[in-house]
Amino acid sequence: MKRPPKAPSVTVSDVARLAKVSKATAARVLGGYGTVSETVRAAVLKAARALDYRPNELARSMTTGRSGSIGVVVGDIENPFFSLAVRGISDVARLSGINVILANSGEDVEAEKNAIRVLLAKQVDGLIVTPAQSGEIAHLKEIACPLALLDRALPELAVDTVTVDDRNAALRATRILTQAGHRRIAYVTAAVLSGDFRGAASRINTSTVRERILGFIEACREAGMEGAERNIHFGSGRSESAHNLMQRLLKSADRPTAILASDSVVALDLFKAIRECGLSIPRDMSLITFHDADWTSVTTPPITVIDQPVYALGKSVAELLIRRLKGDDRPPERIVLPTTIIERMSVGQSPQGSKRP
Amino acid sequence: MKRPPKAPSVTVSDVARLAKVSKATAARVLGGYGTVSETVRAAVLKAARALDYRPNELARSMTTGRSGSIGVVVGDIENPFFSLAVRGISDVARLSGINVILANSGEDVEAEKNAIRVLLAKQVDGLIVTPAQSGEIAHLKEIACPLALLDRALPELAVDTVTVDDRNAALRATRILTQAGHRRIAYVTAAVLSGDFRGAASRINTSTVRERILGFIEACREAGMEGAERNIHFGSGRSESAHNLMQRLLKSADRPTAILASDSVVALDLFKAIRECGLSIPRDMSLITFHDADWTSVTTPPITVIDQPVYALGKSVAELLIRRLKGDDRPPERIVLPTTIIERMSVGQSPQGSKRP
DNA sequence: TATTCTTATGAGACCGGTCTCAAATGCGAA
DNA sequence: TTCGCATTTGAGACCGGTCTCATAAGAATA
Repeated sequence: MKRPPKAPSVTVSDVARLAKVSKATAARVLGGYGTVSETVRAAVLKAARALDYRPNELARSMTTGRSGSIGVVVGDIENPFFSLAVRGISDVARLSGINVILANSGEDVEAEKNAIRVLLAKQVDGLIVTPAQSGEIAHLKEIACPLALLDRALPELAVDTVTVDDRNAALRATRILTQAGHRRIAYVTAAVLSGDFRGAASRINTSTVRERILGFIEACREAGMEGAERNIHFGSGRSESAHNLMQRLLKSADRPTAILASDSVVALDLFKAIRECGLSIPRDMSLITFHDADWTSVTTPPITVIDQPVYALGKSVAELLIRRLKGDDRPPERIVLPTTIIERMSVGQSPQGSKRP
Repeated sequence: MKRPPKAPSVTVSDVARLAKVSKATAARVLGGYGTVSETVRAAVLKAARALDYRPNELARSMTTGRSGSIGVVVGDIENPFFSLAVRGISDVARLSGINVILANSGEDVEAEKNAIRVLLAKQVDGLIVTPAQSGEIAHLKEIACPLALLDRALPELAVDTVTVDDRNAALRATRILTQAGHRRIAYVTAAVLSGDFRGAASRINTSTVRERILGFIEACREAGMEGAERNIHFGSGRSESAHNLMQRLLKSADRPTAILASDSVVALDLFKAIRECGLSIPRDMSLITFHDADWTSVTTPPITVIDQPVYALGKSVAELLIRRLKGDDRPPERIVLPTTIIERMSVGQSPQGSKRP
């Protein structure tokens, strides 16, 4: 590999030489610390301008120990949920003069571990992570710098956490469905299950998903539906396409009349699949999804959604983390942001006499 | 400010001491360079493991001069166009073990300058920028490290550039409209104009926008429509809401029968505004937009779009830049990716006898 | 066995900043 | 006039790596 443009960058020493002062003095004015007389300050500044001096942030970080950047590990930036959250984080970070190094985990623990390792090696001052698996958190526990969790809580990890009231949200959303008479409701998520589900929600590794499912099951019980666990479908869009899932659902013995989708990406696939199967929303199938994605209001019919304050979610974790960076040592905070349900037109009365095909 | 967790990190010297070798030798095995005997290597590795040594990437970067990360400055990550492109960039970067530091410019030149300054101070090895203004590029010219342009070309800047065939895309899209009989077509973009437009496309500071407008005007001319310039509307969603614009358009003397939208965010606003004004697509108003955003296929009617290979756009710039980082010194490449038009149901025949209200 | 060539190791400079500490300077007070 | 104190300044160590260069040990050649 060729030695690329060995940019002979201007250093503090160069400036000092031109300004005829010591390196220490030049560094003082350039770095904005210590005390320097006005005359000397002006001279140094002039020399710096003449030489077009640019500080080397890396060298600075090396001695100070702080890099002025935080690392953010999310599942997938392409998912509008995350890109909006990242936007919230960035906005807050920028205000504090901190910048953000982004990494995708693709919801894979190994990739997550790796990303964290790299970020840590880069000496980020703090880390915001959306943990892919709540089962494997050893790598999170041993993180030495401030850590904050986004969207997913980890009971065993006492760190600042910002989530939404997933359980309650799912509960309320499911109630809307049960109150409309639905008795066969499917819950569909992209999350994959490591191991067997068998209805033991505790086995679910993503806190967000677990909480939602708990809420879902609770609402089902309220409505007198037992065995709602069987109607929970994992890995949509990953291990199985939404279209396949849809066809499987339609052929099944307890063909659902309503679906609760765990995120807007899954919901969009489901929406398309429902159409492709020749079904109509909400006549043949009701649909509610998490995340008020932009498209949900323009479909026919528009979709009833659980509106999560995604931007605020990002903003809050960033604020929490930055406060921590500034030396705050209060006990970890767990903020739970409220969701609201935006009722649109995708929920209909359960078709009363619907017989199995 | 308190001195936060002064994590007394394990250094090469520590490992060397435990392994009873010199710092240089330990550094050789830990850094993976030079030649070391198997016995010593094993001893050092063992010591490193015992101490849980983690390399300090910053210190490494300092001496090597390369930081192993690239900076990406985009207009707005929240726009699905950019988040998809960033995804393409990240994927390629990860494969090369390079990571990405992201910055938002919010399409503001000053913010862009600032972001670049910060990124450069962090010693990024290369930069990918979506320049906000083609008028102000002095700050781009003086960048010392490899630079690549994403989505927007700058004729005066001889650097690797990846764009799409905006002009031709707009031309073809507009033709679809003119061939459907439309003679009053509006072009709507979120880009803001610094100064006065007066039909001089050369005054437009964003190459992408300029090229598209050129294509638009050309197609209008072909169809015998002069003065198409008057139907170009800037700053939608920024200086004026889409709803207001819509109402203004409907009241205007040459009330348009079709709209070409410059990006999917604008298009979504327009779509909603059209509905709110009680109009129907495509009966009262035809609509085509740039970017095959996910929602465009699920609306009623689904929207005809200009499909840009966004992911490939990001992938290509990243590849170009990384090649550059590896020492490639071929003359700058300007890649223009082809677009395709996906015709859906949002274009109708122009209402023949439509009279002005 | 003496000589040359490899290969493995150690000593220490270096990257570009920060920061400690001591010396130099200037000023008011005694 | 002299002393003491506050303020500026300079010298140099340091951060945690990389890397050059010299040396030591071992292998190959003569």
